[in-house]
Amino acid sequence: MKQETRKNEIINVAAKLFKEKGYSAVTMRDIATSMGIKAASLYNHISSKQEILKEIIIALAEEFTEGIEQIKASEKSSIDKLKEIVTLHISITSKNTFGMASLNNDWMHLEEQLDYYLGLRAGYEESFRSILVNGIKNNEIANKNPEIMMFSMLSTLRSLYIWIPKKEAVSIKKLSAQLSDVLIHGINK
Amino acid sequence: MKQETRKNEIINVAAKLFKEKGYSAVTMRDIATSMGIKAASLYNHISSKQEILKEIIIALAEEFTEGIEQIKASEKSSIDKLKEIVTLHISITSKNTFGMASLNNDWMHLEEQLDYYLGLRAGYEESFRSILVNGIKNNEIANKNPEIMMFSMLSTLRSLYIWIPKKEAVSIKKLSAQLSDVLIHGINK
DNA sequence: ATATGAAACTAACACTTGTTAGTTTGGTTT
DNA sequence: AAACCAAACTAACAAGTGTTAGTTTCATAT
Repeated sequence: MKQETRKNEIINVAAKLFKEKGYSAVTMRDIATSMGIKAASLYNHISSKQEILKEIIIALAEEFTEGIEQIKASEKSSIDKLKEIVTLHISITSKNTFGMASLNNDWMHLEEQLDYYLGLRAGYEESFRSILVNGIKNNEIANKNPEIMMFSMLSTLRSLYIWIPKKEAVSIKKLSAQLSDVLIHGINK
Repeated sequence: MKQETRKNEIINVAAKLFKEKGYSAVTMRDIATSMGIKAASLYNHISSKQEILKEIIIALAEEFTEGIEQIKASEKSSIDKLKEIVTLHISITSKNTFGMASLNNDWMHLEEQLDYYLGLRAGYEESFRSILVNGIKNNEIANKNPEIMMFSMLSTLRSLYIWIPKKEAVSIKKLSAQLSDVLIHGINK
């Protein structure tokens, strides 16, 4: 099922270009040229430029949603749940840094699926928030403004797509441990 | 000097639109319509679409560069310097959340000034890094990977433009203190 | 009254955009 | 050999793009 179809090739090439210039600045001719074919030929495999964006973003958004639902439902401590979230982001991002750029920067160009996407995102943030708030209640997490904690962690995790490709083959495990440490314990001595 | 010229109005309106859809997706006709005039009339005040982007981004980038140079040269502790950086970002961002979106997302569409911008950004990051590394040397800052610490802090600070407008008139002072606390001491109990 | 100048306008341009229609190619199956 | 099919092609379209040229408007200064 997870075979490399021609359609998937197009989506991957497009995602790479979208990361460099953004969805709007990439033309169908750009994508075609990158594949060594003509723009019209793309339409044998995909129905529109929109569809390419949708395929990139929705798949990733659903992956995040499933991931956090599972973490939320698990029997771990709040801190361990947050560590799992860090691992989730690092894992998904390192498998698809190009797509993550679109997820972060081009979601507003979704049309049909914009509301669906926004719903997934709101749900994700709600789960994240509930993990934090529970942790505060249990005295596992510092009693600081949860919005600020969430904003700080999520900003960092959402920027991983910029940062991961610059590092030479970081081990997911090691990066995850180091980043969790910084996010959880801060930077002070 | 800092008068509200027609040119500045255009730049501000454009920045707002750029934040919503990105530079490439905004047309000169969009900008004109938002001002209640025709696209051709814009050219009485600006020379090109490019120029609008340049004015938005370069002014902000230079503001950050000046800010961090001053912090770096000051006589404060490393931790206090980092707190000042947090305040710098919050201060600049809350004055111009629209422009900050372009700085973060549309810099790659600079043409003439792309190299200049990249130089400013590299210099900024170098200053940030040196403050961190110095702090580690002085035993003021934890001996963790400075790249990861910088990445985490900068990611959060660079995302402020998304977050600040959602909060109802936060005091810069208060937000700065809370965010510094989270970034420096983390979230654990 | 006349001239000035900022700031709007109309009309048009050359080019690029996403997309469609119909056709050709070349390997695989019948 | 004939039929099939995925995947490429050429040619064209209607709409939208940034931008230019030349003109009009109208308040202010002479």
